[in-house]
Amino acid sequence: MAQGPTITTIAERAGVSIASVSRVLNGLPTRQETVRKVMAAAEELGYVRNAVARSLKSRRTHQVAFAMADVGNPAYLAMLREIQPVLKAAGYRLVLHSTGAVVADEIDVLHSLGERYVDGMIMVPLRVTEAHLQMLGAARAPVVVIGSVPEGTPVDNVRADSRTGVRLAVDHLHALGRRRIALVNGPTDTVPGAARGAAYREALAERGLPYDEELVEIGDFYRAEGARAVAALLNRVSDVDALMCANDLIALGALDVLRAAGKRVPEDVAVVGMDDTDLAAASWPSLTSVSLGSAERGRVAAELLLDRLQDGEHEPRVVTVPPRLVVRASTTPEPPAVRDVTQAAVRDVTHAVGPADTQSRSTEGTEGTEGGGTS
Amino acid sequence: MAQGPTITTIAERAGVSIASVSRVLNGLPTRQETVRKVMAAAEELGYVRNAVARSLKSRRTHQVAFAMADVGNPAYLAMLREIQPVLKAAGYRLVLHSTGAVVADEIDVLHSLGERYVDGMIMVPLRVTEAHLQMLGAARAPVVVIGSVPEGTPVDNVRADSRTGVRLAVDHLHALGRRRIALVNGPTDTVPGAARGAAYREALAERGLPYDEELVEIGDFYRAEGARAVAALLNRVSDVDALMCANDLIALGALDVLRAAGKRVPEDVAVVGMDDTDLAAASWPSLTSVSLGSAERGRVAAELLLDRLQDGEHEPRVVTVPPRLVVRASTTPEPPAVRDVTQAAVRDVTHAVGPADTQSRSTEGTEGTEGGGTS
DNA sequence: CGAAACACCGTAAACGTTTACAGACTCTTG
DNA sequence: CAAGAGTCTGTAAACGTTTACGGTGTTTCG
Repeated sequence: MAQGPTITTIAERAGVSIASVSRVLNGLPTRQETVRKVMAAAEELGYVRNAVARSLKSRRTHQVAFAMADVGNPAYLAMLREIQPVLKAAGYRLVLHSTGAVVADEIDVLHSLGERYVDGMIMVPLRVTEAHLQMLGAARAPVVVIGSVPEGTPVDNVRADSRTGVRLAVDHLHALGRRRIALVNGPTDTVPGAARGAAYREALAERGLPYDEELVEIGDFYRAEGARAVAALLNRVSDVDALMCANDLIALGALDVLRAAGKRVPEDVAVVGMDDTDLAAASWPSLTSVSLGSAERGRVAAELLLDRLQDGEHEPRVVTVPPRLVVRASTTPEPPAVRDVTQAAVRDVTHAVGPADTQSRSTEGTEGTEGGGTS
Repeated sequence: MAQGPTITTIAERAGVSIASVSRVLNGLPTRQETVRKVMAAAEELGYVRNAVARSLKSRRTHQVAFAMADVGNPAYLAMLREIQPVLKAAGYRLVLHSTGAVVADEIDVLHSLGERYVDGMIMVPLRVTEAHLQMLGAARAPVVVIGSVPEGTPVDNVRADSRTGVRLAVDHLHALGRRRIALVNGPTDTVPGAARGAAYREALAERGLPYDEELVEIGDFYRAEGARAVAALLNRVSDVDALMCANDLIALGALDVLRAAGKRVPEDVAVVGMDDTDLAAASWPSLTSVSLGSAERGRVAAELLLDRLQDGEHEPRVVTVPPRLVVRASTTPEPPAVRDVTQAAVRDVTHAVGPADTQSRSTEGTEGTEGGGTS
């Protein structure tokens, strides 16, 4: 409460100048006797450096911002979980911006960089508009963008590869003998929706499967919407043997409907989700899912930013993180028999989980996308 | 990049003093002509206020810290999701501290309040030690603690009520006719573990059920551990008809084992989880779970802190958030028949879900506990 | 013994704001 | 027209640091 002690207070108490106090506190060469006096005074007074004054003078805040649409989104959360420790280890605090679905808010956040309350920023834009590019060009501090940004944009860039991701899934299903592979997508006017739709067509073509419009259903990236979409799909075509879902929630909705319709998963219909969220491991049957490497993208972004903060003037870097297919029960049949219940139970827990009261820290992967589009 | 413009730059450009510039920018009464000139200059130069200098002078950072053990933990995440918008609406930025399982780090974070880089802090301590209480007493900025703190501690305090929570669950199971209700707990040397163990005994007593040591199994708060514990339990006693699990992950492990053992849920064994995480709605069967109101505790904490930041000198407040039982399929039989698949599929999606690529923002409830104990 | 070299320390300026105070100007009024 | 009131603006100090610079005192060496 009481006005905390400053270096002036210490200087008086120790009978030295504020310059000496500062030098001692910063470990600059000083006579032993002075060091002792200053340390003693600081100790007694319970002195703590004022970060604000320090930042003003040094032009370094030791803070970094992470801006995304919604902390509740597992993809962003996965990034955050990786970003946080990297920054912390480097002595940076993390300022969180959850902008919501409003694109204008992202521009605001970029603009606020001018306030210089952070040394740099990691941003996951919902969409990359003209305004974004303009602000990125004029940004007053280094920015790392997670999600693709056009060549030549003067920022470090970490990308996912949903194209390859979808291909991994389709190849997997194809290898399992599935030939009527449907796509349950989200809105195609979102970045991930569009990318996944296109990738699906390509992947089919590569495998020599025909593209059948009947097999594509558009819903939204929610469980209930996914369920509706799958119900509609099943009413229309009866011989579907695999569902490629554009995210895990849609896939959960698909499982709901398939179960209700009496179809066995994966025997009758195989299901693949996308983003490899915690939900994928929790569902029954557990969900095969494509990880677009959110966690790793977060880590890489943090590292790129730290590099940039140290060095500053190298060329912008672009890193693409490869996707990964995590195979679980929704595409491969259960192991024949169950010997030991304990063993069986633990079987498909692919994720390590953390401290009390809940799970935490899945070591790798989850959702991922360039953007996040909201209808 | 280039050294951004300051009020001095503007003053020169507009031909006025820096005091006038400051006045204009802060909307203090000024001649119209001056306002025009300053605004024009600011506009042309793309001026943005320097938050650091501003904070130094005004002694307000407009930043608030949220400190907890692990962002990946759904309980903390639920809090964060509520805290963030409340603070944002009030014009505060959010600084995130994920301390990890190390108690000493929490003390460090409290100590760092002295650096004055935030105006206040919301903390969810893992445990409340003597050191905590001491630091809280001497804190240089207002702190709101989520999790019980002794009477007389000079901070605002938001509490959960896991006792009542467990009672709700036991009453529910009892009402369903279950009489052999087992407890699958986490380590009893953690705050939640201890609280839940005690509450279980009490709740049984209230219902006139005997406390049977055979029915209590201790594991850890993870899925695999939960599975092991339940397997051990089933090997020991055969007539269990309900499992009260100390968190949702344990409950998921329980479902795994019960399925493998050929027991039907809920017909043979009913299962209740705790914390009401997103996983509860995602599992199959969906999981009845006790919400300790993490989301609401977060919101309340944020509001208490804002009050404190405005007013400052009122008495510490204590708020207890009531638990809530969210009933799903793991305790109540499925509805008899499925008419409309769509309908059926959407049936137990109790949580609203958010934008693209994943779920988000469950409107209410999730885990909760006073602490978080890690083994 | 005087000067040069050196170690240590204090004075003061700077970082970019906000704000108390007083000066300058305009306007009103007797 | 002089004086007083009122309006606007500029000067300067302050917030709590860091750091360039120069001063003092001690040591070293010719």
